[in-house]
Amino acid sequence: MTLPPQADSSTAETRETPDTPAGPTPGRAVRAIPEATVTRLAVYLRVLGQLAEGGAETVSSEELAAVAGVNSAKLRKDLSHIGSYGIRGVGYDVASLQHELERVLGLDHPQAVALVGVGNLGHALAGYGGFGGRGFPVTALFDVDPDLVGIKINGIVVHHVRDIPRECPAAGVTIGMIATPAQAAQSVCDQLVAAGVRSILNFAPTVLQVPDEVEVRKVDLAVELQVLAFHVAGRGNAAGGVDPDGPGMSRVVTGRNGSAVPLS
Amino acid sequence: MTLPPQADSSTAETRETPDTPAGPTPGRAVRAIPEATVTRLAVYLRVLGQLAEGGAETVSSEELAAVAGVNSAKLRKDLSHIGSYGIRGVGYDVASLQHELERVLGLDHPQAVALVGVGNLGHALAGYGGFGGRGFPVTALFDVDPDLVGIKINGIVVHHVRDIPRECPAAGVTIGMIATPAQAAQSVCDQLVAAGVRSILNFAPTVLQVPDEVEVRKVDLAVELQVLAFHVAGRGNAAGGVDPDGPGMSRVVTGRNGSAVPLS
DNA sequence: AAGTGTGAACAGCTTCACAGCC
DNA sequence: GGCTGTGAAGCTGTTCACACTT
Repeated sequence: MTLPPQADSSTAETRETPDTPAGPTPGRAVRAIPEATVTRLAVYLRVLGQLAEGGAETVSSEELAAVAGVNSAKLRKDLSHIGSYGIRGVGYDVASLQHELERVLGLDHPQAVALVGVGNLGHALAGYGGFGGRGFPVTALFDVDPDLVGIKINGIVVHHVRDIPRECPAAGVTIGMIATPAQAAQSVCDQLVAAGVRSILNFAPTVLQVPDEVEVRKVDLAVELQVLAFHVAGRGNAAGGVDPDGPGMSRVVTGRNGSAVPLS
Repeated sequence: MTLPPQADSSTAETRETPDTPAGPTPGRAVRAIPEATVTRLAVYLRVLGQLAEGGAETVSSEELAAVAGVNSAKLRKDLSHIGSYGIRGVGYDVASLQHELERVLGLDHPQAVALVGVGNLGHALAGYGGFGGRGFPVTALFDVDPDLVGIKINGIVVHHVRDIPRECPAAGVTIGMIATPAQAAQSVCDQLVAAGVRSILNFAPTVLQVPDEVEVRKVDLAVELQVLAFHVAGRGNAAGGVDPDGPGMSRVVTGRNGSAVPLS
């Protein structure tokens, strides 16, 4: 019964422009891109990068979809949300689609990222230079541990958490990552928000309370494993029936998030 | 154009018992729990643990939902999928609901987890003892780097990847985590599957091809950040309208996965 | 002939609102 | 009175299939 009530987040999970309670979209351009689509756009972008390296100039929705692990109808619908950049009878121009996706995702002017919590996982995240390839320089590190404050990781000094209000605005931080223990997460979150951070990636096993205009995404490894355990236990779909469409390979259940961190 | 085609995973994302193409569920008991619900059950379980520590004996759906960051109707429907364990007029018994969730998630007989790729992030994952609290002992570690093979992390020896066929069955591994560079991931995945692993948590930025009976969940940090960048860029919902339901706090967009890793 | 873009059907998940039980 | 469990309504996201373009 103790425990802080975590906000009645009725409005969660899936949502786009709530805009005015009534009104089918006042007067915008593209009409808002579905959340699920945005996540996949990031995947397509990664795949396009690989294709470009391989020297491809154009791709069909069929090919791109196959490599991205979705079906082609979904891919086409996803891309249709950002406009018509394909050529009928031909496919998509790899380079221009890449640019278009980068633009839509807001990667043209890159974001500065702050990471709070530099022990174990946090340290690994900080050490991984150039997230997923590029675009997200971790520019500020914070912790409370006196043994960690002051050291450099990947050339970046670890500041004390109390300096968030000074350092974050100075570095132009717009995205925060929280990799602290659960107890500290809410307090850290509040400080990031006060410092102007609009988006947070939360690795701590707690539900964060934030003002409406702040977006939180969470990565909870224990939950991931438990969901997998559920399927191992034979609940889920115990290997049961045949897949109506594909013959052999390819059942991927996957959350709804994106990618991964290469390292080693 | 090069690039291995990644399987036409038409059947992806959200899916339960496909069973026979026709037939509204042959003759099973609970009727299959929705994927989205399973993910949240894991969250409820975590929250119940906190409540139990705080000495609570019963919780109402309202309270539990508040702490878990969902609305109470959703929580009740979620719990209804696993049976009727609440008491009308009172709420849920914390301890018995905990046990029930553990049973449904298959945590009563715990799963052995293998981790492949022990550099940077992998090292952090291995070092984090007792995932999210409990239930998932990492019992086998693998890498190809001669400098890493043979060392111990948290008391566990790192084996060479080529020993997967021997070590995994020996340790009874049912869940694999892949934290290798992207190029190595598919090959590692194949070896895990050959060694009998049924569920995989993939941190490498690649879409994995697996047989139908194997489940893959992925965690892609670059994609998470890009989705956040999208919202920072003002696409998404720029802070626009008022939330029809809640007054102040609480817009959490969150992917659809679960928890986090405490550390530091 | 090949392949995109999209309306329309469909499926799954969420929210509502209330009947039923304590 | 309080609170659970659930049919029914509503919404979001997926899949189909085809008109349209090159």
